[in-house]
Amino acid sequence: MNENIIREFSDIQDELLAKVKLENTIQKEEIQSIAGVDLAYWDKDGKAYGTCCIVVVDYRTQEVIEKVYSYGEITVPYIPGFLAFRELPLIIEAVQKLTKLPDLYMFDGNGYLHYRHMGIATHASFFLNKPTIGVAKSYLKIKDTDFIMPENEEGCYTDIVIDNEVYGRTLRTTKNVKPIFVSCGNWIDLDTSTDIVLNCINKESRLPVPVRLADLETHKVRKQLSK
DNA sequence: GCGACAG
DNA sequence: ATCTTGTCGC
Repeated sequence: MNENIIREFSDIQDELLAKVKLENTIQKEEIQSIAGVDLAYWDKDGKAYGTCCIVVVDYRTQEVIEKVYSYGEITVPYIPGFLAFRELPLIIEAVQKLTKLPDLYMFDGNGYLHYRHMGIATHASFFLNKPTIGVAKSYLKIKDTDFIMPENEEGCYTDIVIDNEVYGRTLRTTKNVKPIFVSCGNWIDLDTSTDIVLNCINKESRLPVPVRLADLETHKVRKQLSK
């Protein structure tokens, strides 16, 4: 049943993978703004709806520059490994509403840390044409490889190595709080990604500010739209 | 049948 | 992701 869709999606991912470049196309000193992207869902009349919120913040001051959102019916089901196919339509719609495009996008989900290195952060980069970083709150286990818990100190991390290849990084952004999982999206390396994520951490959350704010925003928007 | 499983 | 209150702790 889903076999055909999964085969089709996998082919698309494999095709895009050939164009991934885990090298910086922008130096972090040049970054002015960063966008956080997230979605929230709800049901109505038996149909599934979603809203995508993008919050752009000033990389230095962490102050909000712009907020936009899109919403609509969600037709693609959630299948582990194929999150991008479900969320990309609303993401692209929201991006088109931005007055000024950000220098980089941070996603709520993985990038290179994925079965075929094509998590949503990596996949989406080809439609946004900007560097991207994946930030996941829970671990996606690949090839039965567990992550190594980093030391309980802010900034500590352990690399996630599978078959001798670094897929991503388990990062402790806040002491006494469980770590997050950072991975390259595209056009950026893992050290720079880690650096940027840590620079977006404040006492409010273990998540980087752009992603955290986008998450809060989706809840507000859903509250309005779902009634 | 049972467990896994980003969001 | 979503359904959900209070509660323990810095």
